[in-house]
Amino acid sequence: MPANPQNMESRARLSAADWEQAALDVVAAEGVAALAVESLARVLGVTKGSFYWHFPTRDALLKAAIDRWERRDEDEIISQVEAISDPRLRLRDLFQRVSREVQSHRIYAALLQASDLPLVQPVIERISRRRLSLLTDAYREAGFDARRAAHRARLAYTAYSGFLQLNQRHGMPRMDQDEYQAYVDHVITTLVPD
Amino acid sequence: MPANPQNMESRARLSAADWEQAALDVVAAEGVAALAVESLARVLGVTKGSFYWHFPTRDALLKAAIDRWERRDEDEIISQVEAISDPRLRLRDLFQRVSREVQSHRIYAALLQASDLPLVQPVIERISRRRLSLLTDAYREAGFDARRAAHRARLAYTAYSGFLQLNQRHGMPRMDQDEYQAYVDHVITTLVPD
DNA sequence: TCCATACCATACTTGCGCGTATGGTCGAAT
DNA sequence: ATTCGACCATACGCGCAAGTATGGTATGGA
Repeated sequence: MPANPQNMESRARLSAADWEQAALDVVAAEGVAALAVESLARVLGVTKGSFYWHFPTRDALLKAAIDRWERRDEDEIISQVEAISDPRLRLRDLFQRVSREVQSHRIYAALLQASDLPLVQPVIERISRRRLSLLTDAYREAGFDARRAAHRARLAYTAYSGFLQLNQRHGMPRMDQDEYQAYVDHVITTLVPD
Repeated sequence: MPANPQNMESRARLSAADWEQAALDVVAAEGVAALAVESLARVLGVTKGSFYWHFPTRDALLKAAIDRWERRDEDEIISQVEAISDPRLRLRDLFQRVSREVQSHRIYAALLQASDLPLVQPVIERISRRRLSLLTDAYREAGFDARRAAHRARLAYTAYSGFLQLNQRHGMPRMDQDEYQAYVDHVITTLVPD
């Protein structure tokens, strides 16, 4: 038995998971439209012939990659949210945490941009519902009635995705680190009750 | 001299402006990616041969169409804003007005989705800066200091574009008319000082 | 009347990226 | 040692949309 072939660096043989991870990297860096099998094969040091052994089609890869990301993402979010019982503290922590992991939200931003593709549209819808109900629940626990909780959650979530979108490729004036943190604080004091 | 050939309905000969307007319709309805010269020619009842007389390339059409929209849009915004002197009333009116003209923001939403194209990226940046400084000025006039005004403006603007994005193709649970108006009211009371 | 110009049709070429067909290689199990 | 199957290379076909080449038609002015 070979010594842990999964961790051999730059090994010749690839698995489907390798392709999915590489696909996610491309999506995060250049968007969904930039995901092409030949260029991806070049990145991995192989050719198309390899790809079409692992996946029947390009869309199959994209779907598998997104599913992988969605599972990972959901697990992280859930575990983070379970931690804090006080809803107001939970909301503040959520905002702060999200604000620091901009890197990890690049894929979601890319998917948002490609939400007209029939493959990603249901994904966006699922994620939006989940995150929205997450926020809505927190606001309800914080004392908002159902209506206002839903509205405030929607406002917070649209501000989040709008921020992602406009910061994608310098769509907005850039902020330095201090300015950014000050902005996050402003958002929290504006959208989270004391 | 012919009797006003500009207004002859379904006249055979087209002008560049006709192509630009038709292009804007397509972009508003199906997005930037759906803008193709052959399909557009079919819509106008002609063929490619006509198109390449008016424009050297597809991107040239897209750019001309966007420029046309940008000029029109800017004029409307400016004239609307000049009207109301009280900054708080102006902000409320702005939010209400924008909320009612979702139709007219379809093109901006489409451009946001295509903001990775080098042709539209500078447009998004220009528009963002203009609208952001518009909001920032209003908040400053309303008594915010420079820092908080910039932050609140950014929050409002990202909420706006995030809303556009997530409502594009049912990325979010739909609202009926009353619910929508209630949401707008909530946004106003949350983001505009009394 | 006749021509020049503006506008349009038809028939190509071209490039790109997906997918297919087919054969090759390397490791592991018999 | 042979064989089998997982993995990969090479070469090709194909569809789509952009762009080109070239010729045709209509209209206003000389």
